[in-house]
Amino acid sequence: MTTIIDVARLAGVSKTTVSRVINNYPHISPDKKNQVLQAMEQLGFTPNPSARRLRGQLATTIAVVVPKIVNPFFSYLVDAIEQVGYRSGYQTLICQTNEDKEKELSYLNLLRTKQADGIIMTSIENDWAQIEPYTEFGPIVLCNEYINKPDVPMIRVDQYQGTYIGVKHLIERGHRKIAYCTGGLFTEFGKDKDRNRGYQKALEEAGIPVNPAWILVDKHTIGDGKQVMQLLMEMKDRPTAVFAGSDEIAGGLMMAAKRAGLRIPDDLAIIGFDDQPIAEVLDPGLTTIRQPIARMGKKAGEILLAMLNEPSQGPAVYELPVELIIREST
Amino acid sequence: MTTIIDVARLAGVSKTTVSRVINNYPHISPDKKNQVLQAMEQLGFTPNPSARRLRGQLATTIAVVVPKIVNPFFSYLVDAIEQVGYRSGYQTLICQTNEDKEKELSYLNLLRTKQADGIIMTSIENDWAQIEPYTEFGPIVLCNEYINKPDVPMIRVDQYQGTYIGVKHLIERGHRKIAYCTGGLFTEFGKDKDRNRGYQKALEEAGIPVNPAWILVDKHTIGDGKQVMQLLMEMKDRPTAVFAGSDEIAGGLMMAAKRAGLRIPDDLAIIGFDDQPIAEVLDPGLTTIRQPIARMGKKAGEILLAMLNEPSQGPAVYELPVELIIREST
DNA sequence: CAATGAATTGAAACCAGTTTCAATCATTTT
DNA sequence: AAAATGATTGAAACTGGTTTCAATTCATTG
Repeated sequence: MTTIIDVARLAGVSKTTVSRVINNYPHISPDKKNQVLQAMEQLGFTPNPSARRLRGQLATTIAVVVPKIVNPFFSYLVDAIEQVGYRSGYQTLICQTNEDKEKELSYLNLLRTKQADGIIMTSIENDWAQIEPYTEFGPIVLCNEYINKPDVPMIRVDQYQGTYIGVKHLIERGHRKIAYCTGGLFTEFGKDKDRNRGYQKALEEAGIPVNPAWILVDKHTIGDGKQVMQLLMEMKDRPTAVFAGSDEIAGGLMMAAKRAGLRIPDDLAIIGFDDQPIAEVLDPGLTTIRQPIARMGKKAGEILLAMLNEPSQGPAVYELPVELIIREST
Repeated sequence: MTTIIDVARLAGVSKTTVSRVINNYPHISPDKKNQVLQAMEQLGFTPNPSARRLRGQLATTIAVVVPKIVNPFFSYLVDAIEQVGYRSGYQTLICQTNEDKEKELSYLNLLRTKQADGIIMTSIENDWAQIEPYTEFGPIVLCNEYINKPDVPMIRVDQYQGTYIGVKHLIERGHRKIAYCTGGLFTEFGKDKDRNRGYQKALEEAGIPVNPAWILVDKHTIGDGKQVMQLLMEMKDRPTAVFAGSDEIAGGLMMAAKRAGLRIPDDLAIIGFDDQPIAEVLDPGLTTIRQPIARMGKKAGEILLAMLNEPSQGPAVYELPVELIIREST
């Protein structure tokens, strides 16, 4: 390992001067600056980040908390964040919680130990009260998941609007028996609550009563979608349309429905959420609510970097628009 | 920030002793050990990893190099690696190259600067000659991608066998005009070369000449699959089957084929590679070559951890089996 | 020409840990 | 009882950088 001292020796200056060159401080004579630069070049010197970090100087790592990286929604989000970070010289640390509260907290500790300079949370397992104390150690930005606190920086889409226009679209297609299955359990606030509100509101406006049997929560994967279809088939009073909380669930639903001999959209209309690549290759093409995933990730990254560079930055809430993409499944 | 000195003060010992407790050194009286543990507990103390790392003690980060995290194959691989790492207290750093040589090298520098203790590469952009020097700074394990060097630890599947059994399956179904499209350009060695060999060998055994017009390289995404279908449709002499290098490409192919009015598998048989979730929801279900992705990632993680803990560990090459999954697209 | 102030530089302290080395104390061995 | 051995402990040095502080040099001003 070549160190700053090797460089100093070769350049014939003190290590202080070398440090000044590294950090682009003013008031160094062009002469010495060149000697140092040459010496660094010659030795292939890279400052040791641990040492810089220890003295509180370096910031190079952002952590992204996701529930499951194999969920394409989150991998696209991470993709966007990583790209913003990389351009500014930041490394991206993947933190996969698997929806485990303890694992989430262990990742928040990265802030305290300065292993991460800031964190973007795309999901929240613990109560905000548990998480809030960690903001003392570095900025935390929410992206996708959100809570009811105006002083927390957030990038969100209007989930209420998303389900509302989706369900309304189904109603306009003539459906009155609309099932609803989505990821999160009903929480007091946040994403899942808002989605639920959008669903209820659309039904209410059309004078349709809510049937609790048609509301299925804690569904995430293609496998879950297949299971839900199984459930629906066994019902005496079967819905004619399903609003799915993700394109994966919708894919599983569609697959199982076709296996059961249902025609889509005639016997069963299906609408998804996210507009992931899979939505397009399903047959029939999946009508879905498009989330601007790349823009969300980009914005979240930019906000976090801004907070790191300018700690006085006030928290801001950004809301990005959703869009109904109509294909052939409705 | 509470430091080791705060703990030492509270426990009434020197920081040396605290350090010894942290690192589980022998020869500490149970008395003092308890005092220290209590003090650490009481202050909620976590050692600063930068400081430990600086002294060359701590190893906690492994980096995973992937071309694109949004490619499900790689996100599943990262998922498996992350889980192995987490269990042993390692953080996982995502390194997305976007197939950029420079970006890849910049990530290898993580080793040199001790920001990562070891690296798992799932793709290789640069020549191994460029990469090899970095092994001086820490272990590098190849997973998925491979090269022709026995002294580099690798986890691979038999790509030759994969394409061979896939193409052979098509031949057994009566096809003699078999197109082939895959990701990588043809390299001297490695994955793509072997796949190509498997394709050629299967054709050769059946006495079928290779038609270069039906070999398409540098294809990765659903979009690429759609484009390839376009190309195939325009051909005078059209293949009756396509071997696709990934399930995504296959999905794009299938979608475009159905749009063009082709029946699958009657007018066109399609076989994919990987056996990702998408393979199952496609209609008809996609016949594909299953790679044991989770096992590959797990093994790669284990090998890397073993090398970190026992640097004398000799390099090893592990080969995992592929499997033909027959669904309805062939 | 003396006084002032800014530019340039390096010695030493500092960050938060680990490791070396030597001192102390208790046990065994001779 | 003296000597040898081993366990326990802390002071100080060390990791590789950054930052503070003071000294020196140089140009500018009154």
